[in-house]
Amino acid sequence: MNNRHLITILIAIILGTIGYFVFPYVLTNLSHQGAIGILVGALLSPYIVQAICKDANNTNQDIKTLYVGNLPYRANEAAVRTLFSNHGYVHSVRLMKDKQTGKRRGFGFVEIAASSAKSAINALNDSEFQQRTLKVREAKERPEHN
DNA sequence: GTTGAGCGTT
Repeated sequence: MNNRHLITILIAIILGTIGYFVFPYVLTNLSHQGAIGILVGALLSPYIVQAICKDANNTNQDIKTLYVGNLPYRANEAAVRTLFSNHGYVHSVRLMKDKQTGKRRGFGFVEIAASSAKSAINALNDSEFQQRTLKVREAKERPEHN
């Protein structure tokens, strides 16, 4: 995260520097060309950084997926999210349901910050949740859908 | 409206 901000600032400076020299040649009737170049660079840099970091973030997320089993059928996603939020930042919660009936199947997957994944497992595995004993483990590696 | 070991869908 901090690296991302640093990269953003760096690219803003680079784009600003380029704009400082380029804009006077493109727009000769403006008074503060350099400042405009810096401004444009600063405004565009976050989007450029986002595009650059997209691959890195998708392939190397500091997020781990947990398998949660033995869930009560009545439990909804919000309740599970709140439960896991007590032990780390929850990125997403998916409660699996039957394709045909749409009813919950009693298990799901929680994407949580990798730093707090182990502590969440230790705290929530075999713990009571709505009169049921949860099973929390690391999710099995899912074959990638390239 | 029911059930109870398990590892998945945009």
